[in-house]
Amino acid sequence: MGIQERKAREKEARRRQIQEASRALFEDKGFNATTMSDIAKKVELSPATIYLYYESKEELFLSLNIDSLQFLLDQILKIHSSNKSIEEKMLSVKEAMYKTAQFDPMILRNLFHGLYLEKPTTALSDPLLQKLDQLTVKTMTLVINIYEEGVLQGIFKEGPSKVLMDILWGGFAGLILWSEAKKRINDKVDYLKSSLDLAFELFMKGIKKQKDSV
Amino acid sequence: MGIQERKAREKEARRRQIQEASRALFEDKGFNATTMSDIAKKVELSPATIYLYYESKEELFLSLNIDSLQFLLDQILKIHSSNKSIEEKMLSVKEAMYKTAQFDPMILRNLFHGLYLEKPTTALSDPLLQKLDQLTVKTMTLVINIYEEGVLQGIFKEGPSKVLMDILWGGFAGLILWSEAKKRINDKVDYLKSSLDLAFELFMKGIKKQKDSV
Amino acid sequence: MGIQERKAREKEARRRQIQEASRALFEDKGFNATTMSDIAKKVELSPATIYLYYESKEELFLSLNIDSLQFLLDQILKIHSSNKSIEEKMLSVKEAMYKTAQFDPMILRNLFHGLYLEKPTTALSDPLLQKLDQLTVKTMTLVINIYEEGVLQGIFKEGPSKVLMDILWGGFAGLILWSEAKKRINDKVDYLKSSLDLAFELFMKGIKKQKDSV
Amino acid sequence: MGIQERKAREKEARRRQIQEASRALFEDKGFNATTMSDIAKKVELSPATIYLYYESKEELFLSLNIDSLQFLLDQILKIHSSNKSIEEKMLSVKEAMYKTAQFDPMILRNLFHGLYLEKPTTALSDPLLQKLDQLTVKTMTLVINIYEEGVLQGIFKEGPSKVLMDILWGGFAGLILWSEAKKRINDKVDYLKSSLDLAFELFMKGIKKQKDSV
DNA sequence: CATGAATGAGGATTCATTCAT
DNA sequence: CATGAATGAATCCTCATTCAT
Repeated sequence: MGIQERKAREKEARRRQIQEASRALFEDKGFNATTMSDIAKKVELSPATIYLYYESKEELFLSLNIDSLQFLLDQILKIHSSNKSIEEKMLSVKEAMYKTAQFDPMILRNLFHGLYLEKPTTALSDPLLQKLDQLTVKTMTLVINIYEEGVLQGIFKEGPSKVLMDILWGGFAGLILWSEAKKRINDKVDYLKSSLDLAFELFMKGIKKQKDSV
Repeated sequence: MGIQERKAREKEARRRQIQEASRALFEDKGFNATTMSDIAKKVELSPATIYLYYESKEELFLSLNIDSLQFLLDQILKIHSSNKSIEEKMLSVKEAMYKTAQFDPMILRNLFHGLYLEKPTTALSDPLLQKLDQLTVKTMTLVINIYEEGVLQGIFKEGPSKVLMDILWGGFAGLILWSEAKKRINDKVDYLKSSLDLAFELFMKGIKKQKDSV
Repeated sequence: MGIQERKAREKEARRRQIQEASRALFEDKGFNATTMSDIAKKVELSPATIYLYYESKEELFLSLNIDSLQFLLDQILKIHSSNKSIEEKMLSVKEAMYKTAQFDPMILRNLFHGLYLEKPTTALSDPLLQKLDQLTVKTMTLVINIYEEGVLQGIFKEGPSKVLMDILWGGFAGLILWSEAKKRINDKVDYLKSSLDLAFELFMKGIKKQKDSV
Repeated sequence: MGIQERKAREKEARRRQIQEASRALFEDKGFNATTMSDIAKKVELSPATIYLYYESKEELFLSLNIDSLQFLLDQILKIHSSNKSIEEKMLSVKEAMYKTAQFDPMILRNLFHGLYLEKPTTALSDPLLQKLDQLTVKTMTLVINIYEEGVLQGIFKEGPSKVLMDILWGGFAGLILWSEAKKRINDKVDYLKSSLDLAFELFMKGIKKQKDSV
């Protein structure tokens, strides 16, 4: 039994090695410019070996993104079921998004570009893409939940919760993307944190009931 | 001279045909999945002929994006030099962004994914990429200007104008991307307009001086 | 117009070159062991170029076989419509089969092995395989015709014409295959001609009405 | 010793399992399209295990064919040493060929295609191929013997016995192949038995001394 | 101006086979 | 005896791009 365990652990370790190597490469050169051979070289395995762990280059890529999305979902889940106040929860959601972007700067780029938008046809058929969609939906649903709870508690104004969450999600995603893009254009300073915080502030001010203004 | 003119006009027309065809294809299948041969077939030219008008597939692609960005810049320029009120100007900026996204739904996806982010190495060397950057910077500068004018006029709160504009630009871009992505996941309903409007409202409320709250 | 003609001729010539080179290689090493690269090297073209003339390795291979079968059909057609006597026609059919085997020693091997027998599933869908079948059927029908004419003329005994033609066709094919196989096993002597002639004699004796025995 | 015996029996049993599984697969998909992994899956063993029983895919394949050929040879041996009449012996030879084709429909296809004809270079070196050749030659020699006995007994006309046996062997093989091929082209009806019988009749009539015609 | 023809340079994937355990 | 894991070596095919005509 010890042996089996160790084997399983080792296998898992290999998977992780491959993931990390490929994540770095995809990150650096993009999906298309990264070859299986590149990845193999980086993990010091043969290309064929990678196919023992992933069915195809695409599956490998998708699994990476699913991981990242899961990483986000896990945080949101924890936040959702915590006994923090609604405002704290919202704050934590923001932090979770930020952490996810740090963890995998590629994720949003991929989500928006390659996965959500580039292949609408095959989209529905691929089980991994479906999984990705599920994760996205699940995550958003939780956030919407938090917001609606806030409304019930009289903290937030009533409003079109879905649209508001689209703004939160889409807007934040855009900020992250843009902050990355800016690194290339302008300079190497990372405005992300501050712009995210400010945006969050604006957003919260916008949705909160203004007791004082009454 | 008449002949030269005609020739030039014809050449320009061909260019436009190629652009339109390729825009549709890139839109549909993405950059990588679209082959020069596809494009050629669509314009009913030979692949070789396209190279008389564009140096490479990449140049063709970039030119498309530059066009779209120029389309936006033109609007922003007009808005900037108009004698509208600041608030109207901001509103027009939002509309301009929306119109640009309608004109070329690919643009933001590309800007963020393929151009800004995918190849940081060659980025600086390519004159077309530089042009793209210039357009981006010019556009943003104008919007920042408008905002700062608003501050001077006492309409907007003082604030980190650049970061605010990043929020405007990045956030809006994200909304647009996300609205496209959602089309694939959820349904075919296009929430873009409404979410953009609401986001804009929140944003404006956030940056405006609240005379009334005093 | 002269130019177009020449171009067409040249293109046709290239096709033929590719065919001949690949025929030799397939002949020598078999379908699987022959790589597109081998063929390309032999014609002194790049592998990619071959794909300008043939969609795939398989198509190239099939076209070769279709050619050979057509070569046989053409002869049978001529024989069928000639004004030879029935007996002479049968004799010519035999010669035609022999000539075809000389022209393309691979043909029967392929017909029986790779094409008729190896892929029954995809068989019906592939237009080229359909063509191959059509050619086979057409050829056999003509031969059956000749036989039945012989029956009408009182030269041949009445009999199950289809089965008899299966014997002629299948049996001859087997002889040809076997003669090739023997070359490898025994020696390099080619018994084909004589065994074919003898088999034909036996066959004819078997199907002819024996006037003298009455 | 009992243990050793059991082990040997078990080993033999495994071999047979592997043979049966691979025979079915080769039959179905052909040599090249069948992977060792396919075979392994079917026997519920690991690919590596198969290599404990067979040195290579090719050896496995060859052993299959040797088996079938041995199956035929065994029958011919029995016939040869029986005390049937010559004519009955010939009839039995035909039946034996038919039974062999039923037992392993692949055999002739393989003999002619893959083994006899596809790799003339390595052919002579491989001991298994030599074995295959030996079996073929032995089988044919026996049949030739039977024929020559018939000549001695005044039953058959004198004639080139080798060529005649080539006709018998090659012709019958062709019929079998062709009957399989026809299944794919025309319909599912199996004409083999009847065409084989008729061909045999023609053949026998051709080689027998015609007492009655005197 | 237009193009048919040609190609170099990959790149993902497969598979028979090996070997440490 | 059995095997999970690993791989070297291939191979088909694609596509942006060039150039003589």
